Amino acid sequence: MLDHDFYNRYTPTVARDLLGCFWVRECRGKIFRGMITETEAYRGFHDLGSHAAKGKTERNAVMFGPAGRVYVYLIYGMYWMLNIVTEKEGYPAAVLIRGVEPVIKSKVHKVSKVALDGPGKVTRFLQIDKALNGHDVTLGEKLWIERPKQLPRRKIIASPRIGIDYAKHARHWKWNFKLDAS
DNA sequence: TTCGCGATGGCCT
DNA sequence: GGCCATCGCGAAA
Repeated sequence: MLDHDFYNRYTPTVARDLLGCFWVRECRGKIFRGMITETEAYRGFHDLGSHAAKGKTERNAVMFGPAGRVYVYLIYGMYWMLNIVTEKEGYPAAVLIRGVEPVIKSKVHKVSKVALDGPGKVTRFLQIDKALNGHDVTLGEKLWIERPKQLPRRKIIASPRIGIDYAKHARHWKWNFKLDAS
């Protein structure tokens, strides 16, 4: 299980290192697993694409807290966004989880590779909503992240982040990280 | 294949 | 009142 020290680092590095790791979600006696395939870094007071650029509010307060907590918020009235807080306490930063490949074993023991290629689809699969906002993923309860035995040998593509064209110069930062399709 | 748009509600000015 | 770190559908091409 990934610990506080893993998350308490430079956010784009954490975002990159999370690729290939596995979300584990324990909910109502069931376990859901999925490999992280796409992430995005949001960092500091001057990143105009980040909620924290407008200062601390009730909504984004978790971003200012200790690393390893989950920042969950609602967007477009219907989708929950899942982030994991990074860096030192007091410095607002987080990694948005944009893509996951669920590990699903069917009745014939085949492993399907259905890609969840969007942050709203990720939270639907992991059954995440506001109730988990602020949850500590270093506890190993309900929701946490595991390092894989072997990292996938897939190329990492760095691109500008999605949906933040309003963010002035920050829109060009290549803080979206994605495992190349294999 | 891409494009346009409606759903839907909390947040911020 | 406008905007938003989105998604899925249907039409156009």
